[in-house]
Formats: sequence, structure tokens, C-alpha cells
Amino acid sequence: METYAVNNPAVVQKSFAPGARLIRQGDTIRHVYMILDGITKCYIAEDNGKDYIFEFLGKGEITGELEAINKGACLCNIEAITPVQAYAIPHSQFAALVQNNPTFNQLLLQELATRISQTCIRASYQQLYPLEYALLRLLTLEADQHLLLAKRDMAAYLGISVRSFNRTLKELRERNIMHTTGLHIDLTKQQLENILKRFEE
Amino acid sequence: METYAVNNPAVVQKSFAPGARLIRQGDTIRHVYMILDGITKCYIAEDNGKDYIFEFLGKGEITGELEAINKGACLCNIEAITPVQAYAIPHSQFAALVQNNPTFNQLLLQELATRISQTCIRASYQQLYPLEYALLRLLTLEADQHLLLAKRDMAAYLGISVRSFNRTLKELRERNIMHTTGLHIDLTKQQLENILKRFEE
DNA sequence: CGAAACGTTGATCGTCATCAATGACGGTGG
DNA sequence: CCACCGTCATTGATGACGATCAACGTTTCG
Repeated sequence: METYAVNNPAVVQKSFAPGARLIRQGDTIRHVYMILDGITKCYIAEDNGKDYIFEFLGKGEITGELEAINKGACLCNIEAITPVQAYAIPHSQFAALVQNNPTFNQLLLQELATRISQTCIRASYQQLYPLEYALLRLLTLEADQHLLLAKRDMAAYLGISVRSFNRTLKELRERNIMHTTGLHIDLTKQQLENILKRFEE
Repeated sequence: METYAVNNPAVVQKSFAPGARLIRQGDTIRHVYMILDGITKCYIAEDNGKDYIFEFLGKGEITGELEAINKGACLCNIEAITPVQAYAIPHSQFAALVQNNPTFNQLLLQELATRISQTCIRASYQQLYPLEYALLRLLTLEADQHLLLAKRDMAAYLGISVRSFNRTLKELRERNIMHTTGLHIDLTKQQLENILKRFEE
């Protein structure tokens, strides 16, 4: 997806150190960002001080597009968790791409559709299953995508404190579902499937 | 949005009685539906028997578009909760509309973007605030949109049982936050704001 | 100079009390 | 029959407090 923005003088490449924010919740922005390299977290900071991470964005993914489409204030914070390279694309250029480049438009639609699916699926199982289930799914996701996340980020993804995260981890270890050290899941895909199924009673 | 599908022989208008399903989770479909009248609920049925409603769709809204864009199996069930009239638009026609009609395309993007925002916001507060908070927000939403939902649907929206729903309702009544009868919220907008703020500590 | 000792900091976890939410069972009333 | 609710026991998840430990840099002393 990132190839569509190259060779355009209005598009600027920017670097972000870990911890730097590409987008601040509530701000009005004039650019869409396309991530060339690195990992970012998208999170909403609630008024009660808690954060909720709803996704991690990596190479090739786009952000700030909701605001470009709907002209609203930023829904969430986008913060680099590794060093990040990104294109900053002005809204005008973004709109032009959407209008004039059917392939880009199609990719954008697909990305939005995927995001909706994933968000809905996650909201569903986080509501209807206990914490341990969500934690196992997160670790599986992490392994699949070769991510290595900080514990506080995993906790924020699950909507809990680091303390609760560690506690749940410990319980999974005591039941021999996880290694006694590290964050590996000590199970084959098949076994994991079965564990996840156990919750479905 | 519904005007874009008129006068096309491939587009068929269909009726659905309350309880009938426009779309079944897991199915592969060949049509996108545009709702002309009535209310539907979109819900995921988890393997443990619980349902999670993630939105209610009404007049002018579209559904089945995720599957049209991503070519996957259906994410969720779409079920009529009032009598529903809808256009069934074949995927080929839908794709043509997206490609050839910039206005339609723009509306589609906006609808997807709005849906993402709302889903994220809801996932966040349902994770980070207690049940009562989510219940109050649901009732506010219902009042704003002049909806009147069945209790079991409200419960499924909150991801809880009807029993728990009633229980939470009772607690709100005992604290004089709600009328002792009906589902009205016995507060001005301003008071409600304050109540919601109370949770933000 | 180098090594041992010290203090600081942050991450982790045991424990305990508490709150939030559920499930089950049975009763009541339309 | 179904919706609703009182009651009770239980589970799930949290917050607070304090102890421990490892990492790291700094001080101190031989």
C-alpha cells in the first residue's frame, strides 16, 4: 500500500522515536500517516486515567484515515513503540488518491473492513469470555505476528492493570498452560485450540 | 444512501418479518443489503451460546458490505427486530457502484469510518468502566435514536444475561438514577453527564 | 585503580480485603 | 407459560500494602 504515496512532493517522510506520538487524541489533524517501518499502538485514554489499546499498527498500515474521511477530531492516540518511519500525507493528497486511484481506494476499503471485523470479534470475546481467554488469544496473536510487546501494553490491550496481567499469567502457569518462565505458550496449535474451546461451555 | 440502488433491475427489494435473518454468521453471501425501513440487530453468536450485539442498523444503513469487500464468510448474524424492508444488491452491482460512483464510494467510506469509531469507543468504555456506566450509555443512545429495544437485546448488547440486566437496572433505581418504572432515565442531559462523570475517578 | 558496599529504581508477587458480576433456585404475579 | 425479582453462594477481577529481587550507577575504602 505504501507505494502509492511515493514520488509526491507534498508527502513528507517522518521519523518517530519510541514513545513519540504520531497523533494525539482530540487533536485536529491535516495528515494521514502511512507506516513504512516500526510498530505503533492505537489507544484511547479514558477520563478515568485508564488506557485501552485497540490495535497495533505495523508496516504498510495507515492511520488518521478515519479523521480524514469524517473530518472529526482524533479518536485515539497513535504512539510509536519501536522506532517508526512514516509518510505524512496531507488530507488533500489522500482525498485525491481515493478519488483517482481505484486500486488505492480498494485497498483502503479492505483495510477498513478488516479493521471492523477484527474490532467486532475482539469486543465480542472480551465481553463474553473470561480474562484468561483473551490473554491466551493475545499471546497467540503476538506469536503469530512475531511481536514482542511490553507488559504494560499487553495489559492496556486487555483493559487491565499490569498487576492483574501478572496475576492472570501466574494462574495460567500454575495450571501448566504456559511455561513457568517467559511468555511462550507451551502448547501446540492443536492443544491451544482445545484450551480455548474449554471456555465454550 | 439508498437512492443509489434504485432503478437497477438486478436489485431486488425484500421483506423480513421480525426474527427473520438477513444474513447468517458463517454463510457465504452474494448480496449486500441496504435497509429501507425497520431495525436490525447485528450480533455474533459465540460458541459458548452467548450472543454479542455490536450494533443496531436502521434506515439508510448498509450491511454485508464487509463480506463484499473482503470476500470472506459472514462475520455476524443480521436479524430483523421490526419488520424490515431492504434492497438486496448483488456483489457485482455493489462493486460497480463503488467503482463508478464517487459519491456512493465516499458515503461508504464514511459509514465504515463511523462504524470503526463507534466500535472502538464502545469497546473501550465497556472494558474500562463498570456495567452501570455502559447501561446508562445504552439507554441514552436508545432515547436519542427513539429506539425501543427488547430487554434481551439490550442485555446482549451489553454482553450480559437478562437477569444481570434487570439486577443492574434495579440498582440504578434504588439510587434514584432511574425512574422506578419504565426505562426512562430520570435526569436531564446535564445530570446524566454528571453521573457518567462520577465513574471517571 | 579496582573491588566491595551502598542506595536507588522498577518489576514482580504474596497476601488480604473488597467489589463486581454471575448462576441457581424458587416464589410471585400477570 | 413467561417475565421479574429476592436470596444466597460463588466466581472473577481489582486495589492496596509490603517484601523481595535484579539491574545499575555511585560511593567508599583498601
